[in-house]
Amino acid sequence: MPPEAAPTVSDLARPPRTGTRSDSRLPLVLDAAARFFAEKGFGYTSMRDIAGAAGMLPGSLYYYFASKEALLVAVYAEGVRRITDTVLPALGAAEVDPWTRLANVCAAHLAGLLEDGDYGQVVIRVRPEDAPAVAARLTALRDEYEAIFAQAIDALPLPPRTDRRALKLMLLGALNWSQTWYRPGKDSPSVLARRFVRLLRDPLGQ
Amino acid sequence: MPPEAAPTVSDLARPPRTGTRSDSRLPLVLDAAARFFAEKGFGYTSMRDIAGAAGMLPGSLYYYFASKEALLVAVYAEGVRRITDTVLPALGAAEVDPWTRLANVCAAHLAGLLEDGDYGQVVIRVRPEDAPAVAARLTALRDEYEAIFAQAIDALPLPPRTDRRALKLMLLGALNWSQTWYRPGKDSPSVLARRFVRLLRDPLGQ
DNA sequence: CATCATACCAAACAACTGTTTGTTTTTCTA
DNA sequence: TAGAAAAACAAACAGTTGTTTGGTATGATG
Repeated sequence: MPPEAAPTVSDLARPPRTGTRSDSRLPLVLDAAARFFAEKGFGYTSMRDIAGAAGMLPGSLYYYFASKEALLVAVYAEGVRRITDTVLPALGAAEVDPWTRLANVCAAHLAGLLEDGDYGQVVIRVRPEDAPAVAARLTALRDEYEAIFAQAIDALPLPPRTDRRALKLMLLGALNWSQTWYRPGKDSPSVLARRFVRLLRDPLGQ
Repeated sequence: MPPEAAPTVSDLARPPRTGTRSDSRLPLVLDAAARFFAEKGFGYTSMRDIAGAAGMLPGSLYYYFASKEALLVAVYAEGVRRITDTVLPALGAAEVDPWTRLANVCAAHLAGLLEDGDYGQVVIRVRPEDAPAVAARLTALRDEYEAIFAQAIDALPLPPRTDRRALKLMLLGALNWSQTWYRPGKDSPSVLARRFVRLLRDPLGQ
């Protein structure tokens, strides 16, 4: 067996990469799927919903994706990619101090999760177990991102014996759960992020 | 119209309270529903799943509940009741200092959410929007509990200008999200709770 | 013992689900 | 401009969904 490259989104599309036509409605399909998955969840979205929003028939989706779950992987992967692309610049800014950099990373995370469109929301909204056949791939994609996020925490100058893993779980949980209570128009993602980080940094005990 | 009492769980059951027989399988139904809702989610659970686990036929469930969503409300309300019952004692312990009391409340919250059975998990797992017809009631139930939780935070001696609402959202989010990564057998709920509260109380910045 | 609400069964309903199969139209390329 | 590949249609499949309807044992009650 020849060594294979890391699997990408297009591995799940059925026809090989060669020769794509310009009028393909694949982007429409992905956008529609992302919208429905983000708003209604994976299980509550039907292939007919997606096909209808993309202006085609349900069966036609199977030209691009072997199954509904394969379509989810594609959307999910794109979501991770977008959040990563939003967060990486904030993480790379080496000149700012670690705490404000963490705040910026959190702000970017929140933005990609709450405002930057549907793809990012899917990553938080959809539970891997909801698509058993591809659950492992989804989890791997999520872990891949969380490792990036963890870098912002590892860079913090913390007192010795601080549980950095717990700190990551706590912060990431607080951020992700915001999808439950966040309402657009109120506090912006960056405001929320700064507020959360400040609660961690400043001493609340006497 | 005569003034009505606040709606309770049994309002959703079809027959009036008068004359209940002792061999009713209603508890079995609720337990089975809670188990499936907690493990697979609301939308991924069928009435046949629940009926089968309770040893009856799907149609028979409609003797107790007018719809699948009404059944969810019953389970959800019971879940809120159980978590509340677990948390209230920890909240009422007036002798211990506010910070350890908060830790105890969080530990109770986590226990009711991760270990104390399925009812509690349903409250966190199921999103109100998944059952549109009863979404408002579910949200109201959840808010009712969160108000209790908030008392533990209001009692904290915090520096002036501390955003207590943000603190509540952050802590509750971190706790609730633990359903995603928690694995039984590792750190216990009370250990996790103490760890999270300590991260908030102790100064992490220099 | 007669009665009656309780608690369920049995069977079906229409609507919807993901998916397949064969065919047709459209676009790019040689 | 002929041919091939790409992109989609059209129609159906088998299974599952929540729910309804009419009937029937069963236990409590007078």
